[in-house]
Amino acid sequence: MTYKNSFREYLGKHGLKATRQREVILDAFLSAGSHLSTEELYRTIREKNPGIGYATVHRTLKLLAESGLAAQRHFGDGHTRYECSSEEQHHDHLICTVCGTIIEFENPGIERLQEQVAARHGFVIEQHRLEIYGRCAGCLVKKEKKQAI
Amino acid sequence: MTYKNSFREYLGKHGLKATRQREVILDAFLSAGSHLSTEELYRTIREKNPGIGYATVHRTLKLLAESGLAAQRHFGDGHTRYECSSEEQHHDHLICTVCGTIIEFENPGIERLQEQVAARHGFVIEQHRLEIYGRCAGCLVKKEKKQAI
DNA sequence: CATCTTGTTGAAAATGAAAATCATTTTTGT
DNA sequence: ACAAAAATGATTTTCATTTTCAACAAGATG
Ligand SMILES: [Mn+2]
Ligand SMILES: [Mn+2]
Ligand SMILES: [Zn+2]
Ligand SMILES: [Zn+2]
Repeated sequence: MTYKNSFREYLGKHGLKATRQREVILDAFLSAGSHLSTEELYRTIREKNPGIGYATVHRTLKLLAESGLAAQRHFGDGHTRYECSSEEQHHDHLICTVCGTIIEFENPGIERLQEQVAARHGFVIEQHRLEIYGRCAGCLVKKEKKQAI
Repeated sequence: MTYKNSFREYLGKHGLKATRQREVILDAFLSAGSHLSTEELYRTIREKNPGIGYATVHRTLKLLAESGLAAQRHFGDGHTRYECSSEEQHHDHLICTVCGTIIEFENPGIERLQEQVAARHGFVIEQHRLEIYGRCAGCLVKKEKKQAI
């Protein structure tokens, strides 16, 4: 509810209109898994709403990002991904290079050290991005099993 | 010298041929600034070697990355960038969102905390990437001057 | 050196995600 | 209901990157 109202508020304040499509896309975005690409969300939406076009999904996700309700992510496969950002705080990501699992984490120590590094170089931080790529626990187990055979 | 020999060695071991173009591109890559995009290096090379094509520059940079002599970077403008990687160790980047200046840094404390985070989630790290975006010292000074007027 | 095999080159075309276009439709204030 | 302004969706365009392919060059062999 709060999400929808926040979005409506943003739309109103910017002279944008509340449309059925935006509603549907927001709902789908909220109930779908996190870190979804435009393509993935579009496919999900198309199941129940074949009328909604790819361009509108693309534009609405961008709009959600601009409004602060969603955050864009770029994990290196050539797809922009989006996740909900209004309730959750800043976090960084552990990404499994085998199965694609994404784990979120926060580490105040790392954040603090980043501030120190920036200060040391006279930088003022606007944002940052830390991505750790590797093998998740599950994939490590599978690897062991394979070697055992 | 060492670079050229390393590259020749890599080529030889992989059944690839040492060509004039690859030599020229490696030289240009080594003497040009760091974090250059394919386009930027291509333009530089074209000044003295108009015959060398964009595709060849692209392929050679990819090859240098595969051989370990270069490292690819993605800083969010839609351009893949390359930097020399054989002599310098791992490092992360501070990137000025105003002037584009890139400062490299290493922080063992951050690296250590990353290992801890990964371990806590059962992850084994393969690689990571930390990019801090903000305003560099120079751009902050300029901003102050503007406000003073 | 001559010849052969195989990898390379460069121009052009293809690819694919993202963004723009535009005629038509929808929203919203009056 | 009406008019103005914005949104939609199919399609096209953009732009970095990658592939294609015929001509060419490198390196091995005799
Ligand atoms: Mn996340
Ligand atoms: Mn660097
Ligand atoms: Zn995994
Ligand atoms: Zn700067």
